[in-house]
Amino acid sequence: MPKLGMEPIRKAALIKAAIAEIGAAGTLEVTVSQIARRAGVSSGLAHHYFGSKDQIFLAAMRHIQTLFRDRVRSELKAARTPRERLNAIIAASFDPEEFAPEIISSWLSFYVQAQNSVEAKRLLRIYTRRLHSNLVFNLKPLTNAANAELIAAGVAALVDGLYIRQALGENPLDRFQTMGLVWDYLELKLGQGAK
Amino acid sequence: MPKLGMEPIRKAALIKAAIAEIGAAGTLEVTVSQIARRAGVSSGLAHHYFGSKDQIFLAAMRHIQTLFRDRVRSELKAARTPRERLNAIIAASFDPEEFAPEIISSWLSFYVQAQNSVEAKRLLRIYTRRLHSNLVFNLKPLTNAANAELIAAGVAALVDGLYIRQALGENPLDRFQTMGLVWDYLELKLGQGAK
Amino acid sequence: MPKLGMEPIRKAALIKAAIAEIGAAGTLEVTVSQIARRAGVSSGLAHHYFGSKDQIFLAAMRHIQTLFRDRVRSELKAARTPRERLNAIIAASFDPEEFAPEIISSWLSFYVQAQNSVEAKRLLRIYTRRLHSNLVFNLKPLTNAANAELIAAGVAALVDGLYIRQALGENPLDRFQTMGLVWDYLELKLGQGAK
Amino acid sequence: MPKLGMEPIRKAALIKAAIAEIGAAGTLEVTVSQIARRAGVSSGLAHHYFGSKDQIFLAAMRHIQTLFRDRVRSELKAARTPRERLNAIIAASFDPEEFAPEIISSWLSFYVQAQNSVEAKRLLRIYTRRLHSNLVFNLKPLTNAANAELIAAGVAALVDGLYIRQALGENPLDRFQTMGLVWDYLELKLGQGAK
DNA sequence: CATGAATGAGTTTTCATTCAT
DNA sequence: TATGAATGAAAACTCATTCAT
Repeated sequence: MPKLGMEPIRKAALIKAAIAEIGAAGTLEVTVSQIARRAGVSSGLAHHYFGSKDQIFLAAMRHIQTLFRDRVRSELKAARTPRERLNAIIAASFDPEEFAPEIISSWLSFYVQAQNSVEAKRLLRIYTRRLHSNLVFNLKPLTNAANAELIAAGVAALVDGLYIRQALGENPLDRFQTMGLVWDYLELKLGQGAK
Repeated sequence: MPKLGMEPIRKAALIKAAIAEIGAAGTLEVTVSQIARRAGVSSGLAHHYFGSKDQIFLAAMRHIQTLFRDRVRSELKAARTPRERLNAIIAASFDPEEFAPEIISSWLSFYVQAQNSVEAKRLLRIYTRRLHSNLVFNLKPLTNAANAELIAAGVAALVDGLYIRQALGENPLDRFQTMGLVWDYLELKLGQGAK
Repeated sequence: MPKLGMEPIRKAALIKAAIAEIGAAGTLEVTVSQIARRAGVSSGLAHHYFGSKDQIFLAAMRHIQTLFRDRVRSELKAARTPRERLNAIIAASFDPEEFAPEIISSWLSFYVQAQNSVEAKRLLRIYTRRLHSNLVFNLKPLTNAANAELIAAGVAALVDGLYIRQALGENPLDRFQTMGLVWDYLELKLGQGAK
Repeated sequence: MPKLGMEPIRKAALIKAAIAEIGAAGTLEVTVSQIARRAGVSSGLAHHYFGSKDQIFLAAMRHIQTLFRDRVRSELKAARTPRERLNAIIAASFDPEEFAPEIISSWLSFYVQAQNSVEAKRLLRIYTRRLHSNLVFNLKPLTNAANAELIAAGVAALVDGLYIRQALGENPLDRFQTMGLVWDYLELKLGQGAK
């Protein structure tokens, strides 16, 4: 049992536990004690390392976004054309680990959190902006600028909507069909207004 | 000043106040006292009429769904063809009163609530099912059955996704553009797989 | 058991209990629960009526100052000359109820509190300013202005110092001797620089 | 880098840090961690050397009293007559280092502490007794015994009162005027009842 | 000697809920 | 019908203290 350098280990465990608890509860209404217990530490330690419950949530949010960003990057590695890159971005959203119930639930909860916390709103905005510009950048070679903006908005909304449905257990489609729905939208829109 | 027959009046006021509070907070984390205060009554009375906080939320949820259902019905009155009816359903979702910040925020909050409360989940399911069958029913004359299901799923997801973006203040489109995005999706899909 | 208009009754009881607890402990390190228990109510109620622990303390401080001010006024009623008024002010400080252990202890605690709380500092300043101007006002007819300021400062310091000694149980003098010490100082100073 | 003989160094650093923290906070409500951090060590070490928080406070109190005692001794060196010695004792109280905000604040805090801790009370009593007998001893050659007791009580109260005013930032006098106030009191009393 | 990890008890605070009137 | 009084359980947060290394 090492006694030094525990901080990053504990922090990681607490963040993971927070996501798991939030995912399981489907809400941010989880207690620090629950999170700490799941992480195998006392609630005092959670406060010791994070300072407050909000900070735990923000760290979890950052973590989830980092996971997503890394996934996007990894998917983008093999992509060569704009179309491939667009598909890669969408694929990242529906990767099994990303589309897992607890992660989806967490995303949704953080969306709600963003309405109350300035920092959460900031984080979420960074994410939405990055996603948007990423989409637009790869759409522009394939259609005109105005259209690129619209398609990006449509894709993003579609993904969010499908996430919600999934979180609610109201998505009749499986993972591939879900992903297919978005790809199909993209194809249709690009087919329509192609350069 | 008759004291009889106050129940429906008080209940309505409390429901309205609950939606307003939830909408303003962007969360279900509002207190019964806040709701009661906004309704101009004591918190005791809120419990007297509803029994518990959860019941207030469920009543508010039912109310919002009723408002939406009525709006759909009203929009459908003038519609004669399946296409008109589909457009009417979408139009109902983006009616100014439906697309108002507090209503959108409430919808989102209730989506979250559905993850915890069986009754909330049941209510939400009724709504999603009705919307889905309504869409499918009007899509079937225009495309094949499998496609109708997919399009209905797409439209529903798109609407939900656009609601979220709107709730977050991250929707770059105005109300008409937002609605147009959905109509456009529908047109494209129907143009593609038309009977 | 009346159910209406309890607020002032409860507030008064809580303030009294707070002073008693602080006096008994000799510290502000008393818990809200202790105060509430002594007042015969739940800690929740204390917060309900005061909002926070700090507010309870501030209310207690205000109460103690009000008691003192009233006592000064009452003592001043019978005073006709400046000298009588000066004696009256001093007498108020050493009235048996004012010089009671719990009241003295509370004064001392609030002096400490003033170092942390802006509002407490403000309250204390009001009190010290009022006392000072009260003294100076009655000293001016008896000596020159500069001297009046000095004597007022001396009297105030002497009173505070004697309070501390009393709080610590280190005052070898009884109440009358204590009061006499201050009167004596006053007489000496006035005899010295009399107009 | 010898590890032996660290104890006195660490203890001294911790005591100094404790006084600084208490002085800055104006309260004993400082954490062991704060003190340790200011001393540049871990909170564990503070406990290692002192055993408990209370012991740290007591040590700090002793230190402050030792500083004062040394200062009195040093001032007394040059004093030849009782009157000079009395002036020297007073001068020690208002030496710039003794009259520094953090030291004054600490004194006041320890006065409060004495109401709770038996040991603190004992320490404080030793100090007050010594000061008292020191004053009385030098007063007796100049006045009668009973008067000497009274004057000693008056001087001590005056000094304490002026300290409080200073701690609260409510002392309108500068250091010399403050000291002058006490000297003046002494002169007056001695002039009055001189042998 | 020294650290930082870790705990758990204690405190403030919030709030749904109950109840006497 | 309606209120506001009152509670008590639960939650966040703090911190002295202990301990393995």
